[in-house]
Amino acid sequence: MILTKTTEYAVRVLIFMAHEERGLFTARYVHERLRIPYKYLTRIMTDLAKQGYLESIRGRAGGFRFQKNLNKITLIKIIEAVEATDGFDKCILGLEDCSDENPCALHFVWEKTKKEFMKNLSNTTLADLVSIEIKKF
Amino acid sequence: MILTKTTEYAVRVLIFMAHEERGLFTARYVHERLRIPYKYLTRIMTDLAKQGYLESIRGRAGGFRFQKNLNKITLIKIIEAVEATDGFDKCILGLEDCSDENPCALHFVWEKTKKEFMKNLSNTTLADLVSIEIKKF
DNA sequence: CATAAATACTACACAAAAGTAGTATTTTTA
DNA sequence: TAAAAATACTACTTTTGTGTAGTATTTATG
Ligand code: SF4
Ligand code: SF4
Repeated sequence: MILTKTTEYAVRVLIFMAHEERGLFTARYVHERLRIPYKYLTRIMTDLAKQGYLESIRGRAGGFRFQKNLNKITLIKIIEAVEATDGFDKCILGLEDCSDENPCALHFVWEKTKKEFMKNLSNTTLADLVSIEIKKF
Repeated sequence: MILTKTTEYAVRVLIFMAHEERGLFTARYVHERLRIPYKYLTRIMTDLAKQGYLESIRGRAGGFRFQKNLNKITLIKIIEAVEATDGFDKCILGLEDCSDENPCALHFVWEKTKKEFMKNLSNTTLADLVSIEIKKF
């Protein structure tokens, strides 16, 4: 859980692209490096392009590249762009009328962690992640 | 996300049972109070019984009750008991050979939050949750 | 002993996510 | 201008989680 496979792929692709200096990334190249199912991958990348994160160039010398600055793309934005479910702010129990005054039994166990998690996702941009030395994607 | 529906139900049922003083809980009663699909619920409760969390009494005056002390049942145990996936310790990206020395790009974003979350789930028992005043389950 | 009311079991139906297949379209290049 | 190589689109298949249906088994009680 935590993330759907689709979201996981999207995040991995973008982080990979952010790390590697390269003008254009073809889906085939990303597929070969990340071993994400090719057709599935193209759908995700096309989707990211439609949502303004990537620019897609069609035709023989085509491919994908970033459309926005890396420091403008936060993790939470990526997640929300591809996650099918209605917003990632979903709770551990999906109950109604939630607040500190009307909590479910898990509210105080979960709320703090959730806030921290969401804060991390909101504050971390792809630019932040580039500085980390990574050997796997 | 976060938890599957099945796990959510299991957690809600046990928290509900922990809060209400009552010798025996029939599945029908829990169903009426928590509006969890009846047949689905019986499967989950039967499952929890097989795994040693609940005791099941069959026959006309039957039902379920706790088999262990409430302070012996942690949230993480409940989750692991019913979650289909192989262990809830799953990561945000499901990569191989993970460590601080061989991290993926999200490792340092996720690891801290995850540890905190897991610690909460591991340390919180149903007994801890009983003390909280709850109006919804 | 028969009925009622509970859990236990098995098989199927439905829905959403994940993955696959085939084709259309665009653009470079020989 | 035709072939090659890329993205775009549409539809289908598979898998998994969720939910439903029907029946068997157990046990209290009239
Ligand atoms: S943890 Fe808080 S926000 Fe989530 S369902 Fe419970 S009360 Fe609502
Ligand atoms: S966050 Fe850490 S544990 Fe998770 S996949 Fe990345 S390296 Fe592995």
